[in-house]
Amino acid sequence: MELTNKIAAIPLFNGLPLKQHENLAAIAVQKTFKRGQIIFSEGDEGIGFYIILSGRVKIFKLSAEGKEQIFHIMESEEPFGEATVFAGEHYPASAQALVETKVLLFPRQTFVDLISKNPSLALNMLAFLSSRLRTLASLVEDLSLKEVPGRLAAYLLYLSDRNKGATILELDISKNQLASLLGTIPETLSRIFNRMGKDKLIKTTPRHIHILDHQGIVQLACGRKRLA
Amino acid sequence: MELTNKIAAIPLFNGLPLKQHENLAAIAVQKTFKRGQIIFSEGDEGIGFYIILSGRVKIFKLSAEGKEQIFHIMESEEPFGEATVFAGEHYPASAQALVETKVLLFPRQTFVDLISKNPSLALNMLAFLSSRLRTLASLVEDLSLKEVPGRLAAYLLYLSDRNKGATILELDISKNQLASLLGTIPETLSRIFNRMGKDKLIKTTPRHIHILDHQGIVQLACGRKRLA
DNA sequence: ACTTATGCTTGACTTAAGTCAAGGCGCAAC
DNA sequence: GTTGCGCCTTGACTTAAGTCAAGCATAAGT
Repeated sequence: MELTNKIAAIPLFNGLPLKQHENLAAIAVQKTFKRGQIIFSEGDEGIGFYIILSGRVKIFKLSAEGKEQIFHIMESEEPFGEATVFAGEHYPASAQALVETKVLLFPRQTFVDLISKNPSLALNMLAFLSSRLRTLASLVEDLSLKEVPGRLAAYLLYLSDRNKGATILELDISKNQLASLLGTIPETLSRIFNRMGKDKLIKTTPRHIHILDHQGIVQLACGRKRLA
Repeated sequence: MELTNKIAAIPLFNGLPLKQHENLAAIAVQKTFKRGQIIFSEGDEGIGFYIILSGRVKIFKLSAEGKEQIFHIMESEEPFGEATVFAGEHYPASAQALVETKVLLFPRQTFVDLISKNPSLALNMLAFLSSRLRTLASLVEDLSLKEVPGRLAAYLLYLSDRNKGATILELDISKNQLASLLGTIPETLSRIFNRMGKDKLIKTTPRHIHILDHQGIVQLACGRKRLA
């Protein structure tokens, strides 16, 4: 059946026996969210966790004054809302569909039952939570120990890596969103793009960023160099 | 045997059959670290994870210029270095004993073997990683969305909560360490203590902090109020 | 007791980044 | 088309927090 095949393709469920893929398909609930729709809000009761089938979702928190910090932007086959399954009653952050998005929802208790009978699923989940922990730790590091130019440089390197070391990068999120992801505001981000251009580290065209001095960007990201 | 009893008392191992406590005791390695000693450094190969038997450990990262961000300060029965067991080859941060500290080291592969045979251990570990994830998310929130006074206020509330709502708090870490934990520097922290005193929110004596206006501190922590 | 650290505070100054306000560009809708 | 609306940029200004430097107090070592 089609759903079972989709589930079999999800990295989190890698290496599970067919039988388990069928069990997962049996408890999963398909949902669709429109562009801009809130999937859950910080503080909502945690009903389960999600896996993206198609589309794009951002996980974020808002400050009292309305400033937004994006934690992750996730795409196909990535899970979110997972921490609430195993600890805590409420979602610690909000999730919003950035485009039309299809997800699978795995209800909390049924998923816990399943996992407690499947050590390899448990190990996959442990690996996933661990790598999520690393991502968050590096976000803390960036926010606390680097200035905005360093964070942007690190993000450009991440993009470049993700595209097999490409030197021409396409921004897949708006610069406003990127500012939120880097823990700053659009005005500051814009000025820093500008300065990086003047320093001949990058060249920006409307929708692309051309990396001119990869080594220089590495140094900026590690705090071994500053913009003029 | 004594070690088995100690292990049985560790929350992470709650609810496991006696047999498993014995298995854990069999693979655990006891180690002792002196005050100030580095347990592992960021980038070191991950040999396993630790549980504190006695003492105190800080988990931190350093910036290129030497600024420190403390992620956690951990005490008896708390695990650390756990993310590396399930994902990644190297420790993402450093660990240092703040006082003479005894730990148990669980070597990576043996622990993974054990966990893959024990769903309830796996679930305990999942719950622990999830709550660690929440802690980190709230650190990100604090760093990115709150100013230093708000972070300090949140920390004071955390201390007060931990002591059953006490209004007289004893600082169990130095103010320098507290500054690192809040993502700032001692000078700034000192000035903010000062301002909170002037606003009659707290009264500080050399080693204690007296909470005068709990409600005011809550508002400060939520960004609904600012210091004069 | 004297000296040396160490931790903490204070003051004067600098700076990164945020706020506020205005304007331009590009795209979609009417 | 042209109108309008996000998205992005720019300039002038403010501000939170960091840097540098000095001073003091407590605790520790000889």
